[in-house]
Amino acid sequence: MPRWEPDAQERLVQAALDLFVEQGYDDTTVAQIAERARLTKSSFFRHFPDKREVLFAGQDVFFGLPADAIATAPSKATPLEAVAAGLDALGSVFTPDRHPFASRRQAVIAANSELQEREALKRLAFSTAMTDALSRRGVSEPAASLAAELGLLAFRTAFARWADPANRREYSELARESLAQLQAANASLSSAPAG
Amino acid sequence: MPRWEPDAQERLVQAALDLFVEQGYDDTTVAQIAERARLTKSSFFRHFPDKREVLFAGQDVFFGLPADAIATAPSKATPLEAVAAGLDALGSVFTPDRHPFASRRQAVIAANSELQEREALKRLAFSTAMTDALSRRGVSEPAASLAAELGLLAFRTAFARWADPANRREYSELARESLAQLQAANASLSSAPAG
DNA sequence: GCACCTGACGGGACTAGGTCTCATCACTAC
DNA sequence: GTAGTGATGAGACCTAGTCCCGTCAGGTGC
Repeated sequence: MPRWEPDAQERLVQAALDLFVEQGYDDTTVAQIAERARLTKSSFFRHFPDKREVLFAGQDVFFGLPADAIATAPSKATPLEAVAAGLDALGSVFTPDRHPFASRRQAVIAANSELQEREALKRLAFSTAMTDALSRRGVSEPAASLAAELGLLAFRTAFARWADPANRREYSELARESLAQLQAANASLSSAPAG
Repeated sequence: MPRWEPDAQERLVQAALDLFVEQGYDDTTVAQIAERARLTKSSFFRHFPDKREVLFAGQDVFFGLPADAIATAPSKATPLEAVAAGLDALGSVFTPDRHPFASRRQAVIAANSELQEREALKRLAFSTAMTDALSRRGVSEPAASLAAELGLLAFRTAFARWADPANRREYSELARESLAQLQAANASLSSAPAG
C-alpha cells in the first residue's frame, strides 16, 4: 500500500479546472484546490510556482516542438514553410481526447484577465522560441520575427477554432487552413480597401 | 496652504521607478513606494489597481491614439497605410523629454518577468484596438488582425530602438523605418533561404 | 458667518498568494 | 537492519490587495 496517491500534479490540475468552472477563478483559493486533490497548500506550490500556472503546466514543453521542427526542416525550405512545419508539430498535442479539457480551460481563461496575462506571456515565449529557431536557420531580422509572428497568429486562430466546444475538425487541418488564409490576406494588405 | 501636496500619482510613479532601479522590483514593497512619495499604502491602491500598474499608468490613453488615427485615415488608404498613420500618432507621446524615463522604465521591465507579463497584456490590448479600428474601416479577417500584428511588431522594434539609452534618433523616424523594413522582409518570406 | 457636503488621504483590520523551515515516514539501496 | 531519499504535512511569516471608517481643508448654500 503506497504512502501517497499517484499523479498528484494531474489531480491538482483537474481539481483546479473543475473549481474554476464551478465557482470562478477569483473565488477559488489554492487551499480549496489542494483539498479537492487531497493535498495541502504546501504541496500545491511544490508543483506549481503560482496559482495561474496550474492551467499552463507543460506548455513550455510542447511549445518547444515547433522550435525543434523549424530547426530540423529541410534547409531549402522557406521561412514560412519552416513555420508551417512547426505548427504541424503541435498536432501530436492537440488530439481529440484533449479537446474537452482544452475547451473548458479556454472558457476559464476567457473570463479572467489575470489568466489572459499569463497566456500572453506564454505566447511571447512561444514566438521568441520560433524566432530563435528561424535565426539559427540563417533567417535574418526582421524576417525571423515576422515569420514567427505570422506563425503565432495562425496558431492562435487555429487553436481558437479547435478549442471551440462545437468544433469537430482536427487541429492540423485548421492550422494549415489558418496559415494559408493568412498568406492570402498578406498579399491583399497593400491593395485598396474593400469598401 | 493646501492640505495635500499636489501630483500624488506622479510622485508615486517617480518614487516607484527610483526604488525599482535602486533595489529591484521584487525587493521593493508598496509601503516603501508610498513612503517615499509621502503617502500611505492605502493611497497607492487608490491611484493604481496593483503594484505592476504603477509602470503602465496612462498606457490605455495613448494606445488609443493609433486606433483613432486608423479610424480617421483617408478611406482610400490601404490597411498598412492606415496602420502607418496609427504608429505616427504616437509621435506626440514619445518625445525626447520622456526618453530618460522610458529608458529606465524599460530596464526595470526587462529585469522582471512579472512586469513583462503585464507588458504583454498591454500589447495585446494595443493590437486588439488596432484590429477593431481596421475592422470598422471594412478590413475583413484575417487581414485586420494581420495588419495590426504587423503594426505592433513595427512598434515594438521602433520603441525598443527609441528607448535604448544610447539612442538619439526620433521616434517617428524609427517607426517609419521599422515598418518599411518589415514590409521589405514580408516580400522575402516566401523566397529561398539566405544560406 | 455658519452649516453642509465633497474628496483625497491616513489608519488598521482582514484575506489570500507565496516563501520558508522543519518534521514525518513509506520506499529503496546496500 | 540501517541509512538515505523524497513527496508530503504543518505552520510561521511576509506582502499584495480589499474594505471600512475616520479626518479635515476647500468649496457651496443660505
